[in-house]
Amino acid sequence: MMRLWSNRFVYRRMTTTGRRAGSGMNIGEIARRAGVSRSTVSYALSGKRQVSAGTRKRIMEVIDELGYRPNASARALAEGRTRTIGLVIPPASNRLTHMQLDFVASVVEVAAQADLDVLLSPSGGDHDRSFERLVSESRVDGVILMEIRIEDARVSRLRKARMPFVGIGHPSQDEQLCWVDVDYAGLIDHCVHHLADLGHRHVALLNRSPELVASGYGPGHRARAGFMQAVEERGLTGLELLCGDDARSGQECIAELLRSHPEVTALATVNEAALPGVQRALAEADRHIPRDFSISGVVADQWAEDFRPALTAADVPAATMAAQAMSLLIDRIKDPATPAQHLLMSPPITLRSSTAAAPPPGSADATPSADG
Amino acid sequence: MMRLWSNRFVYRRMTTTGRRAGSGMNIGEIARRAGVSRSTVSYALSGKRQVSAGTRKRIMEVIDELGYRPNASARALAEGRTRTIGLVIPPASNRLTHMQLDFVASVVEVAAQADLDVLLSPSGGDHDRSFERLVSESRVDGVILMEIRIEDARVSRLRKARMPFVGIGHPSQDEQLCWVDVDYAGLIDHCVHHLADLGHRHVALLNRSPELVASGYGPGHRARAGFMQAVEERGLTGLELLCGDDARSGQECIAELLRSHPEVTALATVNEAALPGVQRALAEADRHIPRDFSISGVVADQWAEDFRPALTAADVPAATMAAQAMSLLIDRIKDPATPAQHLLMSPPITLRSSTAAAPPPGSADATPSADG
DNA sequence: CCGGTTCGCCGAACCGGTTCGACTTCTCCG
DNA sequence: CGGAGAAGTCGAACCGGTTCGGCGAACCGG
Repeated sequence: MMRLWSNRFVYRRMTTTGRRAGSGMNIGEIARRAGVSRSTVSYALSGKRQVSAGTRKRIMEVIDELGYRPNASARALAEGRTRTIGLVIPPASNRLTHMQLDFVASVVEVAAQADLDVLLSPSGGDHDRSFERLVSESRVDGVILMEIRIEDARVSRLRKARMPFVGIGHPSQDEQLCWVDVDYAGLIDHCVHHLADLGHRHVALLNRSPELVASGYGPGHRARAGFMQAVEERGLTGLELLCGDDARSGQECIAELLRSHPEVTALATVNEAALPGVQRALAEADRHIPRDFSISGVVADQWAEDFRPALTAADVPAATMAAQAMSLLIDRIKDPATPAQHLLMSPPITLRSSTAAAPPPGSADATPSADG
Repeated sequence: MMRLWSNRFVYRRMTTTGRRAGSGMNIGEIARRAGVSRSTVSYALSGKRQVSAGTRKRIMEVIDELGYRPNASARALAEGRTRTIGLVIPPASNRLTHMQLDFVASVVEVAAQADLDVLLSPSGGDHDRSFERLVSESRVDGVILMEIRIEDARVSRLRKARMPFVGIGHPSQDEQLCWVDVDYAGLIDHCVHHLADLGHRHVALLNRSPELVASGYGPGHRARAGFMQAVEERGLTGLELLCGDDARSGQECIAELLRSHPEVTALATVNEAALPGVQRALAEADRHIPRDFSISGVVADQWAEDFRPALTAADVPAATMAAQAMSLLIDRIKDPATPAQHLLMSPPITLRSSTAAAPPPGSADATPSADG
């Protein structure tokens, strides 16, 4: 069991001939060239202790000359934080909606302003390894979790790992969860009231796909709830359409609606991707917007403006939501004990040109009769 | 100058009561509980040296029990690589096209399969700090650079930092650069030949926005080149339209085209985002697709299928491109001396329903006369 | 029974930063 | 002139991994 230690220095590696040759550009090299110690360079850069003006100037000159930037991994290891946040997005297979894309872009933008990097992780589907790496290998300081389901395994996983996070969307009832969401229920309710005010008595809700809603997708459920509430309050006849997230499904869905329920004169939608199809179906049935048929809903502003005629709709404020979520997250990273906050955003409905007074009773029935 | 060393052990920090309490979950803790040294745990995990079956089993049991995962920053520091790649995207202000989005999603997907993480960095615009962090702080092992311009400062920056990277798109002539691109010139040439074969004599190219093309945007320039070549080869009359990347611009652009050049009966497009507008403008002018007007071009397959009628077009194979780019990048990370490769992808043109034989001469002129 | 190999494990150096205690020097004040 | 206090710097420990040289024991053939 005895070991011979007399030769220990013989085997000591020389500092100057490390394992990797590397670029030799590290804080030690800067220190050497500036004739100070490594800690002094660190303090000159961070300002956490005073460094004399002369010394600082010398150090900065060396740094500028060599274009030195501290190594992110080493810094993360020492500081215990990565200056990176994780953005968990729905898997690419389920095509992202424009609203979601706006949101991703905004998060990256806002993060860049706060000098944070963003690590992207698709989750759901089969590749949860990426998500697992994020939470358990300390790759990020916090996480923004998109598209939270009513029951969501990832939420409990993040909690177990004590990883600060903010959700986009919110599960059923969970006071401790910190989230930002769009008030789909309130907005759709508002839209339907607007349509009722214009005299529409038979309205439809264009919801997301059957699978999505069945899997507990919050916006789908809440849009439905808001719709039902408003329909009941105003004594309307309401009809819900579950429609795939693409133009073709939209076209089929609306064509079917016009055929089977010609009395419907107005639509509230939360399904942006279906809109081009909605337009085609109405055009083919010779229903003019907004003269014969009104459309309103919750839509990314770009789509609302691109539609012809421009949509009267609640524009989802993706950039604001991203900024809010990031701000909440940064708070929770600083102090994990920060009480959970819930931000339910309720953007105003912008009046554009897709809604008008309901056509006089009977006229709607007459038009599509050519089709039947 | 003399220092008192007799007390050095008095001030030595105890290992068990470190600066941060932390979760105490590190390789040392695993080693302690399994009754082995840290290096043995490391080898048991990496398999880089043999570890006896019994020891390995004991270690793995402890690891599973505690749910241990090695710290990414520490590993990155020690290994000299981050297992992360950077994806440099155009700034969010310039809205991403569907093709680009498909590409981003595919990159994330492919990276996840290779157990790599993806760090997102918007560049261009004012926030180049993010890009700078990426290249100079060793945050990533390699970079995929989207939307390379004919002259691109980021390319030289990456080169100076000796950071392996692969471009999507390619600058004018640069043999050392490694890239993957779509053969816009060849594809548009092919499209125009197809239209010419159908008897069209007056064709237009729907290019991207004037600003984008002016700023040296490769696809714009190459689409133009391919268009001009084919027009010349077939003795056609060609017209180029520079059109903003949105439906409204598309509508205005095509409306103007139909008014001023009613003899044009076919369009080749590289501007997906304008397509809904193209459709509206043609419908308003009572030009039926494909009876009165043919459309072809380079379009993400989803858009091609969503269009009515479905577009005869070259579907950009975003997923394949992403996989190729990633594979190239991984090669260059492994061995930076790998010779640069250039992959010019030329997907087949899928025949759908938006192209047909040119209308007989004269009929095209007659239709829009009602408008004038 | 002995020298050489192989196997399995350990201790220490190292990656490149940050942070803390302590030392030297300089200044100010009684 | 001496002691207190502040300013500026340094050395070393530390973050949590990986990797390398080396050692003891078991195993081998002659």
